Amino acid sequence: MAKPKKTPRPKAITPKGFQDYFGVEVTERKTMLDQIAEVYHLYGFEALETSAVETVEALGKFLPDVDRPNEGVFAWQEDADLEKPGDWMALRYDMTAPLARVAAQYRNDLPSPYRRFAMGPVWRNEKPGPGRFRQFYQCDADTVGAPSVAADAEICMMLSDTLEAVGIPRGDYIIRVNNRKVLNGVMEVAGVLDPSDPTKFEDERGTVLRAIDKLDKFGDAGVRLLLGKGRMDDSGDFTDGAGLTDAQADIVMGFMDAKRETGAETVARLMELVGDSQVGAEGVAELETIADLMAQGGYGPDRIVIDPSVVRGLGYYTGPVYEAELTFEVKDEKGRPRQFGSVAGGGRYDDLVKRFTGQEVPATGVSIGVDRLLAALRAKGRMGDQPAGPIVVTVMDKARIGDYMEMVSELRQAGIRAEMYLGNPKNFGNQLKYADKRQSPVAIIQGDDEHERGVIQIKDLILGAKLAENATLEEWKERPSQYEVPRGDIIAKVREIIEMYS
RNA sequence: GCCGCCUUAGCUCAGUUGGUUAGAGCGCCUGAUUGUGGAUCAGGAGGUCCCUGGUUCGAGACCAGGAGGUGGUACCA
Repeated sequence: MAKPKKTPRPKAITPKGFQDYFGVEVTERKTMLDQIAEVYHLYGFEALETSAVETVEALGKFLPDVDRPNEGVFAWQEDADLEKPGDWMALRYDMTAPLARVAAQYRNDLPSPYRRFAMGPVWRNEKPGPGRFRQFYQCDADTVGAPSVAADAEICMMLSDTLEAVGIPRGDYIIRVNNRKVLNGVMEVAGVLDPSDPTKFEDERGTVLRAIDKLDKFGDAGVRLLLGKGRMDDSGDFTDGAGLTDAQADIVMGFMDAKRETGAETVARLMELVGDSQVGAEGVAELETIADLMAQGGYGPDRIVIDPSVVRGLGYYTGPVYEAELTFEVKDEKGRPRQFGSVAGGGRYDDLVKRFTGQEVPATGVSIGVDRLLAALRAKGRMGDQPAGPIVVTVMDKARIGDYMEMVSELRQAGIRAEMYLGNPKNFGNQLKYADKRQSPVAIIQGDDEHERGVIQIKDLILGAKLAENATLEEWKERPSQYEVPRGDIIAKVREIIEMYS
């Protein structure tokens, strides 16, 4: 007899970089999304939901000039095997590119400026890390077609309101604002930006940008190394620097150090630093306007500050940039302090829609990293309490399932979450173990003799667990946490116990 | 991508200079108790020692390559 061939069993695992969300994780996130949406809506933004998939062409940046444009995105080609292969498609990697597409596609019908918010998952095909996944939620609000920095100021204020709305008290976060034009002005002074030939020194500027972005990680000395020759990290890996001279590095470092007590003083200091640079002066003026608007709106430096060390990685930002950071300290499982870093960021990007229409369309917007925010709130202990499970009506007598279902219905109609035990009722102990695992506050028991006497047993599982910690076997068996009540009192007694714990 | 560390039961881990049948705690299952969660006691199930090759009389251990994980770093629209 031939042995049946062993087909290897499929492995039940979550794909790397992805996550499964259970119970509270889902409901907590939904609650947070609702809170954010409410603020966005209040500020006059309209909801927009676009497709999760875009053509690679519309997403831009990763054009199919290689076999698979899978660098960073999940992409595939329609009908790749056929003679006439179709378009390249990809899962969206952020909400901004789809917005640019929508703004271009519907530009004749949409109001201008167009203000919309969007929330949902985005996907990135990158190496996952701790707290970094390949699918995560973003929550964006953008104003398209508004050149005024009032639009930027408004977004910052809204970001502040939003963070407070989701439960981060004032003082536990700070929103820092800077302006790319100021940075460009400083780089002009430092001699790494030539206004007459913007492509010159492009690589160096990129390196400078990234170096500044790492100030909080490596400190002054580390950034200086990155501005100069380069930096060797702990593992012995060497990162090339921007190759600036000491004098040039001094100018850049001075810029990051330009933060003063008040916004006005910072602005004044920046004005000195940008010297004759025209774009620099423009940026400083914009920052000044933003600072004024904040002050007038009542958003003081306890919420929003001008901070020249904020640069926001690289990319398409052309004017004001902003970033929200949580300032409270959080310890990880091993008790080490953990940095949450920025939970939201954004800025002005004036060139994105231009890709589609050829017309300059100024836009500015913010993106909140919902998963990070949730993680922070959980770590802070403001979330993540296991909520109570349903009341479990146990099954003593299989023939009387109808009676048990009736109890369940009554409880449900009274607005109390309840269910009948649906597993194998043979072993009664297992029914209570199940109730335990479900975090049920109460179990209901009715066997034959209770039925005849018209009563039920109501077991307070929370009290029972507490008593069990110190009880002897005898005490435990006396069941002090169990009450016999008339069948008709089921709702009243259950409600009494639940309310005792809420 | 680059550098370091790690990989033994469901989980956390031990395993001596390379030596018989690879262990512990926790968890899980069964029973003490067919109408009661915890604790206790008794018993039980559970292993490709990450994979491939090499050295050796003999490898969980040593060597080489690979995979996976993890930490740092780089990139990040």
